[in-house]
Amino acid sequence: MEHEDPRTRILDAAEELFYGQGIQAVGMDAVRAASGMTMRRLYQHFPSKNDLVEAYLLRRDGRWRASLAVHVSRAGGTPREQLLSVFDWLGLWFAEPGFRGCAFVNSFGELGATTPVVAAAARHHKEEFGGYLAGLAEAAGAPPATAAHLTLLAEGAITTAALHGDPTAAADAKEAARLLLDAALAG
Amino acid sequence: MEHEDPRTRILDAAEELFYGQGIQAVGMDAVRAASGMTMRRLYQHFPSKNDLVEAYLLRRDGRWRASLAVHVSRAGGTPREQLLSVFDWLGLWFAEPGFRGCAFVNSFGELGATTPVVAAAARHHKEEFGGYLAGLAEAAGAPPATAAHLTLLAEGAITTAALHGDPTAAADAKEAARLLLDAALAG
DNA sequence: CACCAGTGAGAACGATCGTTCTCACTTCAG
DNA sequence: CTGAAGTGAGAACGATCGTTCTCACTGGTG
Repeated sequence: MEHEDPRTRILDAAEELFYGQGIQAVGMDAVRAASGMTMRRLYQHFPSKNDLVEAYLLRRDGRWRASLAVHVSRAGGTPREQLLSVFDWLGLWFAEPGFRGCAFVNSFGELGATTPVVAAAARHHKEEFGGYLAGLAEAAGAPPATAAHLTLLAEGAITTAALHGDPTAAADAKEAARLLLDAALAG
Repeated sequence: MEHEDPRTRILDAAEELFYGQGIQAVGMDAVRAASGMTMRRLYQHFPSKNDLVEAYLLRRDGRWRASLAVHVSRAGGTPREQLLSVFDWLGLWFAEPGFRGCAFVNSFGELGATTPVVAAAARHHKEEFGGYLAGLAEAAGAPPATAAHLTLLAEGAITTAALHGDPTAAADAKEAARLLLDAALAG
């Protein structure tokens, strides 16, 4: 993997470090070492740490949502089953080694108050996720309020799984989602 | 308020700064200035920043849960109404000026990976909160699974309200909680 | 060959942080 | 009064960070 695009190598190293340890806890020299770059080349690609942080968040947002969409579309079945498969995907994510919650929630808590770009990236990520769930819910014939409820469940599952280091939050959230969908589609 | 206990003055200043800006973003000199102390006196009461952070989290945990318990107990009514009043209290909290999400989730994302004391405080806070909801749910005749579902809703509402700066997440969560309770108590 | 543009490796710089030290001053005991 | 003990105010210290600079070297061009 050493012949990859330098930008990709830097972002891979930055993502692992930033996500795993927090952004402020990781110095540029650690990113340089982990990516096998020199300082000069690192700063050629990302003129400041802020630029690197922004690129890290943007790339992760795209990849995270694309991975979710792939899983849901492959789940097939009815729209209702697709909607519920979101929580299966969350369960897979929670069980990944090194899972440490939502990168956007974490970076928002750390830098949201002082770095507008981080706050905006976090908001954008959550809005896109909520909008995606709303689309799935509409296809399943559920009202918008139900979509909001499922979004809260997913959000709570992410935080709970991160804090407890326990992926069962995904199954709990899925069960609650099923009950809410039943109630919404029956009424 | 200048004649208050020095320890309280320091913790008040530290809490406002740490919660509002993040822990790493706030230097000890800022805490000193905001509390009207000298460096010497600040370090007399808290020998290191780690000690101050730990005390900040412990005190906030106690006050947060006590405030919730007072609100719920004053809500009176049936156990079911008490359980739902948790979400009313969340709505009040979300609307407070300077609300920026859960201090424990924020500090966990920032320091949880590198500072065990912070990770433990965050876990303890969430466990206590989940246990409290479980007790209310049991009194209301709801099964433990329902308590877990409501905990996820509350957790999700906190994160969502913080990111969007919009307190309506509490009302959404309350509505979902009502539906889940209805389903659980009917079955 | 001479020359130049760019690189690798890492030192250097200025700022900031957590923490400790200095020192003039006060207070009180004898 | 003399001296011991403690304080306020802030400078100082050592570490670390983000960022830039140095310098010897390489590869290609005339």
